[in-house]
Amino acid sequence: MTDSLEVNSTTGPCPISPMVSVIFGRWATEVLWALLHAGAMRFTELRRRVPDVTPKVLTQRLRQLERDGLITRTYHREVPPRVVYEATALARTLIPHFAGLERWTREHARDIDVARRAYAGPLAS
Amino acid sequence: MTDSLEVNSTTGPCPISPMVSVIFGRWATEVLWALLHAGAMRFTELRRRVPDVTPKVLTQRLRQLERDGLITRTYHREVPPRVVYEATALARTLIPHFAGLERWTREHARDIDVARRAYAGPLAS
DNA sequence: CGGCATCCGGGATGATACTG
DNA sequence: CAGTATCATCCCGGATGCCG
Repeated sequence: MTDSLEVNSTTGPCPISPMVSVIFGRWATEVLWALLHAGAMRFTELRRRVPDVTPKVLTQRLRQLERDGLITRTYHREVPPRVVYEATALARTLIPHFAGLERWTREHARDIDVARRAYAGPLAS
Repeated sequence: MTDSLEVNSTTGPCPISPMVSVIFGRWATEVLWALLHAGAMRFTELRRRVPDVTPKVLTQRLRQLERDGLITRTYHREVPPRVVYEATALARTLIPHFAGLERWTREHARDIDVARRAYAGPLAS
């Protein structure tokens, strides 16, 4: 058998790249992680749990995650107003994958760190 | 039991976010996917397999992946010159995780698409 | 007070053309 | 073949201000 058959089964562009921008876009993973592990919470608590994110960018990411069906936004018309964000069932299907990546990180983060220190090429930063 | 104990075990910032920028940064996933599934290849073939990436950005990403120990770069001093990129053993440990995300994408990509169409909020694009 | 919009600067990214 | 060089563009981040 030629290897072209093998190649044909993998020629398609990376099948997960469309989801990468949705799930692993900037701050998206941190927000999802917080909502999946600590449950529903308000905007301000989300800011506490996702340090260094500015309110503007956090709002942008929340809108995108809401649009993609990964979180819900519930507005409570009170004084003062209260907005609660919560992970959807769709987002919860990501939990085992996040857990797997957490394990990978624990096992290999050091390898990357070592490689980075040993690197002496043009990107040595 | 109070929920503060539960919270304590998850208060740390998202533990996978440092790796997300390395593995799921722009074009990184596509490049790793190509090298993991089709084996070592040259710069030009990588451009063919990762459509729409410009040579400048592809070079940047390859340098970063090399620095982080996920790929190797082998320069063959010939006429014409030949540079071969290959995934390392460290990168191969990602294969099951990529496979898991591929399955998740197959199972839930449609859900995201439906949510996106049904969304009528400020991000309706 | 909490959530969100606007203006601006900087770094990453993209398009196009050129070089060892 | 395997990248650079240059310029345009976009997204992120900081500061400020509005509005319920």
